Amino acid sequence: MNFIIESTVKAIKELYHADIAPSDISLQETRKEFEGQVTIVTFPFTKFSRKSPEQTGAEIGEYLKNSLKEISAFNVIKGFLNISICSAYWIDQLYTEILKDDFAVLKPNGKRVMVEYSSPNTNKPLHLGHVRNNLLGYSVAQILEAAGYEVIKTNLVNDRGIHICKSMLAWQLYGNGETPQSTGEKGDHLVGKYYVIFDKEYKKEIEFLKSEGQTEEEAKKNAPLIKQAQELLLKWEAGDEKVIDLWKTMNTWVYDGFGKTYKALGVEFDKFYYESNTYLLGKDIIDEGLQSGVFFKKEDGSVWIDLTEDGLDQKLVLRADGTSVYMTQDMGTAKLKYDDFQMDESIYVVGNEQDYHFKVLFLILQKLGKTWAKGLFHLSYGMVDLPSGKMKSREGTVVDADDLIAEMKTTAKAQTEALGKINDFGEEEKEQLYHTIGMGALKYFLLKVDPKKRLLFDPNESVDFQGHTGPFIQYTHARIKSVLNRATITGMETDPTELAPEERDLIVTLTQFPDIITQAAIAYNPGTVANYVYELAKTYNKFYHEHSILQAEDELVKQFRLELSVASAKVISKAMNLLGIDVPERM
RNA sequence: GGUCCCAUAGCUCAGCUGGAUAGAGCAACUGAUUUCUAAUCAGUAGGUCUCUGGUUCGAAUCCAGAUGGGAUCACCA
Repeated sequence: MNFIIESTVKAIKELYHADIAPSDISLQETRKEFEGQVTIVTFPFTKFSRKSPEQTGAEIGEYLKNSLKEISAFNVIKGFLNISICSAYWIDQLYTEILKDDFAVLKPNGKRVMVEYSSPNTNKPLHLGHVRNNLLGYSVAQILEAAGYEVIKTNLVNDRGIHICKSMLAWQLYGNGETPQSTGEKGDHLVGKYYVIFDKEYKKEIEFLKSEGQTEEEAKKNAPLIKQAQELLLKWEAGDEKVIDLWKTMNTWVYDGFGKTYKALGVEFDKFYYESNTYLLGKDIIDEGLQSGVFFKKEDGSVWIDLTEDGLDQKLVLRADGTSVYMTQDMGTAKLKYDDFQMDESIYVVGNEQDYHFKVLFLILQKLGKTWAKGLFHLSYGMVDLPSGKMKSREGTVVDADDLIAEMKTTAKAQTEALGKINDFGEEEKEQLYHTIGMGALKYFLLKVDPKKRLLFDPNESVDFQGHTGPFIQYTHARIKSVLNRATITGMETDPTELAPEERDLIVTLTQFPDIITQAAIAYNPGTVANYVYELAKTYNKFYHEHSILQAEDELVKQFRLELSVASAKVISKAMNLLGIDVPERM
């Protein structure tokens, strides 16, 4: 559409002798109720023309129509110049742009970006909150790649610390040597079970101590279980062989379980970092900051940074005993990641409860003069809440990821069977399809909303399969494929005839795809793609309903509609892939 | 208390750097299938865009304030 903007700049120069920048012209889609495809708002030009918005629009419209062969008509309503572009232009767009293999393949921008997501703790299975994180991270990575970045997907696994020791301790005390093999339980669930047991027993001890007259705080500190867990952590840090062995064994169980969940979610990673390797990092940065005066030492030996000038607080970066805190590690890990990959940008997909932490982290790194710090970005997303409130793994009030995935598949199965369209499928093929549809529904449900917004998930109200949903779009794809399977495409191009409105709208929508990718990449928002592909599917369905493809008026029209269908299926499939959603050939 | 995020139809959400009569889906009601997949399409109904001011030819959108909801301000991660 750039040619219209360029001509409008010229029009204003010739008609009103004024220079305006192309960026000052706002070109927008014409609203459905008016004639035309693009609209120019003429209010801003009246100060040059010194005429009414209507008259200005008419003059510019006349100029454009005379100078551009693509423009077939125009009309002016109030301050809006609506332009109709001729069918030949749109048909040309279909054959020379949309149908080409490199359509919506954006040029490499020479930039490398790291997307860190998932980042689970290894003491419990993944829940719905993690699912949102994983889908968001994976989709953003896909979108950035489509937008021309070189993308590195990383997962920083929190595999050490007191929470893991709690699971280990509870397993030692109450586990009777249970293993995933002996119980048939998925490894991460087995370990998570002992995490919950720990919490239950710990609470009992607290109650008991309170009944003996201790305060809540004292009881929490003095309970034997927490003391034992802390001892375990000290032994781990000292490298005690038996403790390390148990830790390794239980983590292996968990990774095995996570691997299955990741596979079911369809997410993957290029590089894993483990906190057991990185938790001691960052101390050299502390020294560096002390020397440069960015940090200061208090009397007790603890190290701090004063951010009050930036509207934040004083923040501890190293304990008095010289051990690191979360911030210390994160500084060190940020540096490690940069040393490994020298990326231009680094995106942390982490919940919004850590907004403050990342604000501080990035600010500290900037103050330390790290040139790469300006490329750091916290992709913050809202929590997933249940009607009953916040999910808490410790208390077992979570929507488990594996359960949810299984449920989605069951629902997909029931819906599909009720329609009875795939009775000729083999068992394996059926299972595959149920998974594709179930995950399509779940992924679309989670990705269509703005990441910033918190999400309320009611487990009793199942995720929809009709309307503005993943399966709706998947269905549109399958439907197109079904038509295409019944026809032969000869590859002959149509004559530039007059397009029906539904055909033209479909091409117009298709041409927007590259822009959508760019927009989604800039905003780190898969929702942009999700809403676009829904719009596209709706537009196709309308076209499909109004026009017969196989029984078209003549062979040329038929071939044209087939090509239009090919293009639509291609864009739908590609857009859905940016969301990490597969589209079936039949359903 | 300080800081950050959110507020649009009964419900779940779109609405790009300000533009026309604020759009979808779900739920409710009506209609379309001897015709390419009806998980579809067409229609009816549903709104003080939380409130108050400001900027502007023009504000759901930008600014200020208020109200409500959430998060955070740990020598936890």
